[in-house]
Amino acid sequence: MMLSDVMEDYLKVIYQLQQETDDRIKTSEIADELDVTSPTVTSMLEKLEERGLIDREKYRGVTLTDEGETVALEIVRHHRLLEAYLTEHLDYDWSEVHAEADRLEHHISEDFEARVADALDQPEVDPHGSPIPSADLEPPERPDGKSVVEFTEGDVVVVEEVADHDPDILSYLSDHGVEPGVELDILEVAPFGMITARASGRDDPVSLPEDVARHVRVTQPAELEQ
Amino acid sequence: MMLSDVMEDYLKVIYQLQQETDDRIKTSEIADELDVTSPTVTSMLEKLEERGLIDREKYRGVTLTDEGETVALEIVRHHRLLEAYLTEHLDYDWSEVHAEADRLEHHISEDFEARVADALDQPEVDPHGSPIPSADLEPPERPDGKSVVEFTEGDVVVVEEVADHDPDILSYLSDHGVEPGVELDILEVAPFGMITARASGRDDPVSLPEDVARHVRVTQPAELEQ
DNA sequence: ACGCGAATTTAGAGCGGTCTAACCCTAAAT
DNA sequence: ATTTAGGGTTAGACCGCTCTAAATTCGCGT
Repeated sequence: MMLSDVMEDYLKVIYQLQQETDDRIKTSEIADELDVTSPTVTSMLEKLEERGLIDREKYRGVTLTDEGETVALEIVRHHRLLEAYLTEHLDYDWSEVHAEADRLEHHISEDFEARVADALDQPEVDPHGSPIPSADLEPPERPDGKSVVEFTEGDVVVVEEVADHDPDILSYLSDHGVEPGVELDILEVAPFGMITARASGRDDPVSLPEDVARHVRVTQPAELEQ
Repeated sequence: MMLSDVMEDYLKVIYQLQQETDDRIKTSEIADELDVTSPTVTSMLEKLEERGLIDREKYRGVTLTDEGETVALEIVRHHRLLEAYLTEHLDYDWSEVHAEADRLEHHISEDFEARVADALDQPEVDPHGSPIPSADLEPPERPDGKSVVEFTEGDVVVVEEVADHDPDILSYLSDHGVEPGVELDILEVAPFGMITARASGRDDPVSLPEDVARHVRVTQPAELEQ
């Protein structure tokens, strides 16, 4: 199946939106994500439907077919492998890799993908803690943990994933010790959703506005579960 | 200046054709190289002329302006740095890197370019022996040496560059020891241009059809010059 | 100087991806 | 059951890049 870069982008964002909602994905959500207008999305969705990559119910949004999901997983695998490679071997900071990976993800061969995976020893997560789809492109399990917004004052959690793409936010977070693997003491949850926490081994607290916090996935250490 | 990938490709091939001919570059030469029809080339040349990237005389071919040459050098730099990086750090064979570099050359950032160059310690040639344009994109000197087709039986030469892109030809050549840096004894020049030679330290001779040989640039070791 | 063959350009069309403007459907509120 | 606000879709246009077919120009050979 010969797909354009643009089609691949649509499938990727549909996949990623599907990871956070369970609902069918709406035209306008895709339009927002890709920075195009809704008529543009509608016409692309028609093409993707024709090719059997999505199921579409007019006016009600779309879901990926298995085939569409496989394509999306391929792109996501490319993206996350690239992110891992860039931080590991080209000295990029985790806050910078997203844009570069976005540029490259559509343009690497299967061979390149395999060599990068080898160089990294078949990694399972990228620098943000996001799981890298396996080479067989089987849909991965839903990862452990929940968004940090579901916890409250006094909870102690471990950061698993920071699923944000904005380099400014990411470098702010890493400046304050918020990275995958770090333990977080939740100090306060403000009424408007902002979470204040302290990373282990740190003096300075860090505050996460709600929309940032929503993308921070954490687990609770076993011995502290309620 | 925001150029499309396609425009960059045109500038790159004009540059490369210009390296081998001194003449103005003809529509049909570009068409051959890019595998498109001549009307397609004509219309693209009009656009490149409008943007001041080429000088065009209708029916007489084009040359790059300084600005066009700078763009071309940027792309060539990307391409050759990528080729070097792929062989050096991702275990590619020199015969395989061309296609991958072609895929990626338009899609890397200045930052990526700089990091790759750092990782390779500012290399000056790619795995085929082709000079890598420097970061300032000044037009490089014409490299030493001449095509091996200009030599005859009994000459001893050193391979400087194998400017071919076909993986089959390249791996045939490296199987027979023909690689940059290798010394070659020219055994025979057939009337139809085929050159038979032996790489130093080898028993098996190797024959290069004329169109292959034309792309093998060599120098004569100083002590043997005539 | 002329004509002819080869190459180039012009003319016009098509496809992919995008847009704006206009219209239509859905779902929620009354 | 009706209305209505908000989003979705249709219609029609445009741009970039490509093509084929037709017209033009070049330059060589006589």
